[in-house]
Amino acid sequence: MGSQMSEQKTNSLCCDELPSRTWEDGCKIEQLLRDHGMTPTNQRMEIGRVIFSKPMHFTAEELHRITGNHGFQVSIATVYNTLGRFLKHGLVREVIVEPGKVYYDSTTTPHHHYYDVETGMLHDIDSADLRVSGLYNLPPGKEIESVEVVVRLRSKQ
Amino acid sequence: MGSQMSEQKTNSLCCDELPSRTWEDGCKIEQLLRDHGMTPTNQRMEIGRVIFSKPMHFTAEELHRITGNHGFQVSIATVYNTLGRFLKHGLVREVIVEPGKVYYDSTTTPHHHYYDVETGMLHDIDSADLRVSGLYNLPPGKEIESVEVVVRLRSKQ
DNA sequence: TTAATTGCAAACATTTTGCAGGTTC
DNA sequence: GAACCTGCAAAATGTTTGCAATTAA
Repeated sequence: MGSQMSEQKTNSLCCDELPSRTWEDGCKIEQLLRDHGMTPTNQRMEIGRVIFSKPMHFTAEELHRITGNHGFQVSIATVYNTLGRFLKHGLVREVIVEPGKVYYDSTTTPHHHYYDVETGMLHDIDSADLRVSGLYNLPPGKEIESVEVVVRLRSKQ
Repeated sequence: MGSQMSEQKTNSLCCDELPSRTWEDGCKIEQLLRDHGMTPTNQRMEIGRVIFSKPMHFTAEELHRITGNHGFQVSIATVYNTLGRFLKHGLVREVIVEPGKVYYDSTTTPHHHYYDVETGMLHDIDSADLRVSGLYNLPPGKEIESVEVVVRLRSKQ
């Protein structure tokens, strides 16, 4: 399969056909991008190396602040642009817990979140540790895209 | 107890001391506001009559659009201002499901939500119909403020 | 060489704020 | 009359977009 395919062309691999993403060392980011039909530019590789090195939660602004330390500047526009593409390809997840800002999560397997309302910190809750059960009395013709649980935490007293 | 107390003074009733809010007819909105230490102005009464007449989900912009039909104009600044106060007093809930906009919910008892990602519509899920269970391995010193489940829906196929 | 990408700056959408004038008690 | 509230307009915040210059293949 060609490596020059654009994202518009339908011969780029669909997410479902790809092996699920693992925590990559730097060298594999390039292949990860190519597998998803994205040109592996310096900026995308820089972002990928930062966010795919370990599970993390971050805003676009925070990511912008922590990238650029390995020789490649990344503008805030490119951070947004790249996160948008990564999101579309299932490489990151959005977590929406606070008005007016979007958190991203580099773990994409199903899980839930603790949100500390005082510090703004997010922590993962494994799906195995938190069960959601109930009668999903869905409107006709609809199906579930995702079930997201946010447990808001505050300090005792 | 005086009726002129300001919101800052501590002799206004705390939420916990108040009977839980019921679906009010117009006449009771004034008392509801007074009970929470808020001056019952025309604008607040107009907003209260609209959102406490039945359970509803709305954005500030939508609320601004549907108020003002009973003789009292409400500016968008006052809508935001009033929703902020109502939120602080537990008269409405925030529902955060979409980047860049806040939904408000005039039902404040614990419940969860279906969110139709295509139409942007929210629907309540009764707490009795959806059980969340698991080991809450909370960080020390923290307690749960709320558990919020959002079930995202899309059209089949 | 051609198509894709970057990054600046401007545009945008939503929400917050300062303050002069108006309302409530 | 004093305290509080409204609403305009401006500011703040977070995100998106248009486009010229740059980079990848």
